[in-house]
Amino acid sequence: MLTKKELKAYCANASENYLPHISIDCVVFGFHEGLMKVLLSEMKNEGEWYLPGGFVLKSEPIEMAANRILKERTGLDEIFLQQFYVFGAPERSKEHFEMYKDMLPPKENWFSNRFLTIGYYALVDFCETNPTPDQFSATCNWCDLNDLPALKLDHALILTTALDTLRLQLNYQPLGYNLMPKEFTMPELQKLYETILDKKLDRRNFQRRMLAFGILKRSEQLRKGGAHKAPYLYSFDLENYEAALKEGFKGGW
Amino acid sequence: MLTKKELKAYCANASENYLPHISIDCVVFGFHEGLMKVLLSEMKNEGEWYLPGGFVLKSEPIEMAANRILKERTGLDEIFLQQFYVFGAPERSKEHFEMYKDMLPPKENWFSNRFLTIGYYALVDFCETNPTPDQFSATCNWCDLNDLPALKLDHALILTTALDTLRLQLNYQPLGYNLMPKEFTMPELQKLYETILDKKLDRRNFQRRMLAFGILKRSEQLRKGGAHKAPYLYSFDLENYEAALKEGFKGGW
DNA sequence: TACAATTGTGTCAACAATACACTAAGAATT
DNA sequence: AATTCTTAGTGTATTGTTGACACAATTGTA
Repeated sequence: MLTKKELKAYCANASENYLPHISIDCVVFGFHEGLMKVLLSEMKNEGEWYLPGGFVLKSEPIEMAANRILKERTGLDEIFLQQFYVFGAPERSKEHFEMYKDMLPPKENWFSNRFLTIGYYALVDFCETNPTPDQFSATCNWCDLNDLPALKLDHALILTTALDTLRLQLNYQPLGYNLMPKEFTMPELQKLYETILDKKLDRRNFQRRMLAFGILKRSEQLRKGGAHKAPYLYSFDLENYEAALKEGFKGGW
Repeated sequence: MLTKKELKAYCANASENYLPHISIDCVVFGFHEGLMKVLLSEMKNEGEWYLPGGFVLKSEPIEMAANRILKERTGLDEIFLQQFYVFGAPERSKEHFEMYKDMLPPKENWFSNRFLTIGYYALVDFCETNPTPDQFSATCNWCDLNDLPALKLDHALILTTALDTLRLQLNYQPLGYNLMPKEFTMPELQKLYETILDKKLDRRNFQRRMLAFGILKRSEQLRKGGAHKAPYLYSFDLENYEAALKEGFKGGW
């Protein structure tokens, strides 16, 4: 929690520079050791978890605002980012205001306003990410998607909606370029799909279908060092991948 | 175009009641005589066409705002409405402001603000709709989707994005309940799909697939009076239809 | 009564998805 | 070095779905 002085400075600055009533919240997905991860901030008040978010500068495109916010939280540029929904219930941000309402009168208090929040989801390479807390947070950390803390405000809804959108997306678009490292094996990619869909897929059928999409290039190298037969390394054929992103696939999983 | 007095009153009222910086624009689709239609408003300045839109009351859910706006423009309640994107380029509403900038100083001028607009698309029964212009418009009318006038601001982009979303939706959700009258023939429904997708479909395969979805009920009655063999009348099985909306279909067209 | 237009229904071939089996390679164990 | 365990690579038979197409039935019109 901020001190009164900090809060006052923050609110003055916010009112000066940001569009009122509008916020951005980001659901940042990563994938590591077979688990889906989401980036969460824990407030300085212990036990309060939020999605990373922020506000839109008065003459900044919203897409750029989302990128800026994510750059601050992850250190990454050129993130795969997708707007997916606006959450606009009138009381959705009230709980947040309650926290600060005794410290500043509503008129000066940025958080006394109603906020519509624009939801973006991001797909990032877990290993490249450098999670960094903001001014309000004690920590910014990866959490397992299937072992999440309770989230404040409507952030659980935002997260669920993002996940639903991601799963739907899987049915007509390629996915993985932004979540996987440069090179990966077919079983690793399969694990990603299985994790997102939360179900087992057949190894052989997965491979056949994935290759049929024509978005993978097989390296002649193998991943050595594993305890068993060395699998081939693959990478995405970026040209075909981009084309497939635009065109879309046919069937679903 | 409004008089200075009217504008002043409008702006005072808007600032008092609406959330600043946020607007809603609606793409209302209808289907009539084999053609897709879109509802457009022509401003009192001749030749200026816009999508119907409006603003969000200070403590109104955004969904409710969209419904309210559409009720005013169409007379319809309980419309199928879907949020699809937020358009947030900083200069997107500048052109609109230019029109009024000489009549009121920026400080009092509601339209001098930057607006993010939340895009909704609606599917309505053409014959049930009663298009009604707003205060700024001379007319509110159906236009053929393939014979549109030039639209102001970024409304052409908004319309295109809505159409793309609609086409995508067709791949994993049932569609038609909101666009067709209660009873219709299979060829009529096919025409709707062909019009949205802008391509011919095979009559026999369309019927097979449509029936396989299990969302149609065939009436024992026929549509008499046509010049040829009388086709069966169908209606949607609302229970299965709703279920399919939630569940989603498999393949695409 | 023949004809044109349109609807209802059926079939076959091509393709895609599913289930499943076998072989190969690396590492640890005997 | 042979055996075994585990995981990876490839193939095939079966089933289901989609696309192309043909024919019979109904209605108004020439």
